[in-house]
Amino acid sequence: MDYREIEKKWQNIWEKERRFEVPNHCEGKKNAYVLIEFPYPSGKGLHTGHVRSYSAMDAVARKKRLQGYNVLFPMGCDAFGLEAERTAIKEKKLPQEIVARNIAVFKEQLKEVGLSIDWSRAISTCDPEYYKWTQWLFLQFYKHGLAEKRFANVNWCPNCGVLANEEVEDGKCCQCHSEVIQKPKSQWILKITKYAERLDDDLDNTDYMEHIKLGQRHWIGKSKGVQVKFKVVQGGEFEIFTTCIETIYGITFMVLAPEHPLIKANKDKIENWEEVEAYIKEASKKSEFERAELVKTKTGCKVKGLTCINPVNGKEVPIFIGDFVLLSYGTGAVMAVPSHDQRDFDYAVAHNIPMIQVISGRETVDSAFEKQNYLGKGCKLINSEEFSGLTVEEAKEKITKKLVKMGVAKEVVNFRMQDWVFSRQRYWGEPIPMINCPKCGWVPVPENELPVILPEVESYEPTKDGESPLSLIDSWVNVKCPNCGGDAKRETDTMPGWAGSSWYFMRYCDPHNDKEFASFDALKSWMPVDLYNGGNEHTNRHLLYARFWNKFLYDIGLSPVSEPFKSRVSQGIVLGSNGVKMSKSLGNVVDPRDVIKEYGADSLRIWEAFMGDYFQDVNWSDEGVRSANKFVGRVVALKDMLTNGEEVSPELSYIINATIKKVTEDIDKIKFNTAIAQLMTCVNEIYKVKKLNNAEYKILLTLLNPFAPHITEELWTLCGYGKDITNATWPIYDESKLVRDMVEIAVQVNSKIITKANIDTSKSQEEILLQVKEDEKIKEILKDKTIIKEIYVPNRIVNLIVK
RNA sequence: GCCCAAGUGGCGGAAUAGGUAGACGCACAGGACUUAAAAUCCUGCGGGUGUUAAAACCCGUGCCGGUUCAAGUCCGGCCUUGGGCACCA
Repeated sequence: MDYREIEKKWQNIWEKERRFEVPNHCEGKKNAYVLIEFPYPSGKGLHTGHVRSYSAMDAVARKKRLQGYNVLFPMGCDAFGLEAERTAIKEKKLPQEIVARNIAVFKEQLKEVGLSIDWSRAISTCDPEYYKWTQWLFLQFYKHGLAEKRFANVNWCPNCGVLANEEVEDGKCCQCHSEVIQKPKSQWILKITKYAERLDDDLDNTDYMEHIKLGQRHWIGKSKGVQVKFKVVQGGEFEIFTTCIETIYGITFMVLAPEHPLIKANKDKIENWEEVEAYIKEASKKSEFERAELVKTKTGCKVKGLTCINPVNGKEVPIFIGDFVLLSYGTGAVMAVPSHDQRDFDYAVAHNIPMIQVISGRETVDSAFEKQNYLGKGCKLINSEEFSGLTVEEAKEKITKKLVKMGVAKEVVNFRMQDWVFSRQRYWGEPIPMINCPKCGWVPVPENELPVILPEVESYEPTKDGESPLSLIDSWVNVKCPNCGGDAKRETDTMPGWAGSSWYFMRYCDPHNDKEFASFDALKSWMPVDLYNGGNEHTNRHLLYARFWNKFLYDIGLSPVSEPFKSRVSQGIVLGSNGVKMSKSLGNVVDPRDVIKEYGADSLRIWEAFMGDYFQDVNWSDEGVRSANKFVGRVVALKDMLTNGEEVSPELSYIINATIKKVTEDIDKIKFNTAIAQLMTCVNEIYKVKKLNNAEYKILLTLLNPFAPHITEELWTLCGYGKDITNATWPIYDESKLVRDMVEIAVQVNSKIITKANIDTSKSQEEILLQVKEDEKIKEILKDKTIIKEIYVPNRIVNLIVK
């Protein structure tokens, strides 16, 4: 049999028949939506990792279809973004050309794998038909006050302009190696923080894998605390946020972010302004990540001449600035309690600042006594006036009450998550559909003028002045104000790569709609996505952004669901055979096309399902594909063992029913490796009796179809079971056939296995215990011993505890 | 530095809810078929001691402790690897 010919034949038939195209409603069928993240169509083409996750979700989709569902399994391309632009620059071509070429290649390759995709719904984020609606959605955010222009820091290279994080290496520009600084720039932002609370709370209504939920929660970073006002002795005030208000009597200094407005405002009162200014300049060179996460020694500088008052006891406290405090998090200022925060402790030691211990439990001479060690342990306050003697938990409440009553504090919930900077000074993205009019300010492009087409240009490389390349195209930039008709200019920033992917799963529901981004009715029939699968690298941000966009649309009545994804799983990476990531330079890249050429797509798919746990990384193995190919051959060879019979025969009934159960459950649990193992066991069992009938073969082919769709379909028609395998129905197992009369159990004495016993499963515990005690070996041991305990775990083990 | 995940034979990996560790596959060895090879089929296969062969015994799920009649699985403390990251005040 030439597998490759058979596979091509069926792929052509599926395409011609439009076999996997689905209507939004199908009489008498329930809908199911299986979604895999759409690929960025890189020039490298499809890799083994794509094949693994796509064929895995294809298996889920195909099984659901055989179970009678109307299944949506769509695919598209995430085509905008930095990577495509960079490839285009390198190849000296237009991104449009590169992307069109890559998409064509991708589609061809995906077809070779034999995926049951509804190609009539294919989309691409860089298609004007698509990004028209991405722009339209942005305008909805704007119209509802969730998009605004605001200053945010960018990585700034004096030669190359604005850089992406990945273009900065060790604080230097990756191209010209100049020092990169953080520079504020006016940017469009989406106010995702308005949704922080709900994005956190509603995770409870999903069944994402636990670590994915945790990732979301950590990113959102909800924390409850108290915001307290501090008066500056020399004039003015500032606020701090703390989750440890119980330590307020332990304050010995305050630290402000170097960019804190209070510093500049009090320039003339600061005695060491030169030193302070130099420190601020130094801090601007570091990214937030460096400032916050990597730098182990906390730097800082005393602000001489400025002090503030601790409201709880009226004590005067010195003020410092330190770059580990970020203006963008909390209030940009912290209270420092060296006795109970290790960072503050280190800082105090370095700057020779005194400490006051306020929570008892252990000495704070060598290190701080931190909250994770004192919370919930009944520790009591000391050195805290009327609160001394209270437990930490009581003090938290009472101190907060006092400060609130004094009018200097409020209880707040703080989020780590920041608003989403949505502007890019890059060419290859959706133009932000806004117009700046000198009279009217920012005016949205009228919705009926969408899309704002990304103009084709010769030069689209990032500019040195940090503005978008689009700003150089006068004919495009200059427009009339839609409001007053006067001269105005287009926004020249584009959207980030995340934009198009934040809503593509909704477009699949209604991909050709030219009136709406997707009709409510179409969304209602498919959303929420039943199973969403994607890479681990997207489980934080993409997932959060997509949930945010959907929630917003839900709020304005355009999405029928408050959470877009019922469940979310993420697969492991396919590593090279040497256990490290596949890469050209290491020479360990496996091209799925080569594998398909040699062994066929079915073998590749089976092997990728079988190679290991879907959620874990696995190493590629050439021998492995061969084993899958061998298995396919064994299944094909079964057709020569066929005998007549339309019912499952007694000799195979156990293994057949056990296989139906295991494969059905394992596909639901996404445990493909054990599903394949069970199918192999089943085939091995059939080889032992060397015959099977049509009923048994039909079941086997149906169970294997999700993994090996081509060969099973070929055998199905070859054996005359029907025109195609789509008319098969997913088998249901007979529980009664799984009950075994006899079973082998282990017999232990004092937890050590002595022997095994075949027991009749219908016998009672007493009978079984009697039986094992009759065993010669057991008898020998029990001869001069007393049984003090007898344990029987049904069908598994007997354990006799003796003395 | 922080967060997440993972460590089981020569190898990839199984093991419901604590109950016979190593399913299934690879590699390897032996046999059948073949003039021969490949392919295919069948058998064996964690390590050690032991035996003509068996039996039997001991060790064994990264390391050290603990809970339990019983631990790959639960608890405490470490070590190593992979992935992510935006000091969280």
